[in-house]
Amino acid sequence: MGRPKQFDEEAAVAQAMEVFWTKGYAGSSPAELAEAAGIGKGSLYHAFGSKRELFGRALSRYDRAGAEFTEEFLAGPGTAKECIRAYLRTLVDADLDAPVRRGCLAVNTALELGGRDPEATAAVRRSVERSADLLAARIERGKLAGDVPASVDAAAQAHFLMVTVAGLRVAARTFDRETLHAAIDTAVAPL
Amino acid sequence: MGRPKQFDEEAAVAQAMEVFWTKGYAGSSPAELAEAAGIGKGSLYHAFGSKRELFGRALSRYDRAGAEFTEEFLAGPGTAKECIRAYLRTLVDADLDAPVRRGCLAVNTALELGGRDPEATAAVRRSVERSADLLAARIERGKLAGDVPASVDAAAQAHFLMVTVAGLRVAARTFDRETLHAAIDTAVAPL
DNA sequence: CGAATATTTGACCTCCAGTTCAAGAAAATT
DNA sequence: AATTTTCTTGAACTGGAGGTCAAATATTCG
Repeated sequence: MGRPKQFDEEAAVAQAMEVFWTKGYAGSSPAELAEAAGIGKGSLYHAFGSKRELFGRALSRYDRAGAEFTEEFLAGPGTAKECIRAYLRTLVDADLDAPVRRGCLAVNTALELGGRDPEATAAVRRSVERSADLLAARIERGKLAGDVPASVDAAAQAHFLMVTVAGLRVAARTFDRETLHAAIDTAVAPL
Repeated sequence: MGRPKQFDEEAAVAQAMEVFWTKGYAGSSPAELAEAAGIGKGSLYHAFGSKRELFGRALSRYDRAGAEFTEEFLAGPGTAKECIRAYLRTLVDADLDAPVRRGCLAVNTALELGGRDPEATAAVRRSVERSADLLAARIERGKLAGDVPASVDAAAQAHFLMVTVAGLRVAARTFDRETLHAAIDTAVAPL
């Protein structure tokens, strides 16, 4: 009973995610977040409690969507090297082609909140670990298929690639496509 | 003539640099900056014009100090691989051992201001390019000395390493030493 | 219908960021 | 010593962030 919600909570989180992604946590004001969601500030606080909680929801949503994307992409055709190279290029190209250079919400969060906000730090860590697992599994499959040298340590390589991803998404703020693509090729060379 | 300055401008910039480094650009208030420098807010604005200009000075100082450090370090003994591996470990260990996880001012700036602030973006880019040149030179020396395979493209490898450095400094916010050291070993393996 | 419950909203509050300023203080100049 | 110049400072200003609230609105239940 009571008055029914006039807006879709998940849609509001999705809009908030876009704002946080583009402007950062501190850089996003409640007023902006409410406007992006198409609701009043009061409704926003009523529904989510605080800016920080809303951010938690947004980050979680980002994480889920990212993991889904990674999973689908790595299930694609080609050798492990081809597949992972294409994956990295897709990420970098998306950054470069976006109207605003916003990078990756998880990386941005690691830098803005990492160390200061335990919950955010843990969330980012979980997110990265999950992606690393997916990459490691793909590399392992490559080893079984014979297109990846047996000498490669899948888990170590996966963690290394996650570090590379973070670096690429930072570099995408300041560098050109050519340099970034070359860096990707160097990174996947051992596979 | 006129009343002489009661404080060392460079020392004030150095203090400001520490604050910006630790708290980010947006996160550093004029009050904090002035207090760290041991002067009144008025003096700060009198001497530096604006928060943004002070930040420019701080970033420039950071850049100079970093380049100096890199130069000295890469002049050290050992093969190129040993030398660069030690360099990366030193950076990561410094991050991990610091009382607060503040990473690298240049990387932080790339993420906070990259794309939005053209001057800051250009400054970061120049800074990275300079370090990449130093690394490339070291690799080239390694090739001459015979400890780096002739097949290695020094410039490409150097840019790749700079991407890795950025990634490591992001990862240092959330990951443990062991993982990071392993990632470094993987990164320098081709050398 | 009237009560009870839940949502929506903009006005409102407090606090602090970023900056300016007027007044005072310390030197050089005459 | 009076003047000029430069530096120093905290008070004061403006604007906006983050959050709360009372009143208005929409629905279900008795």
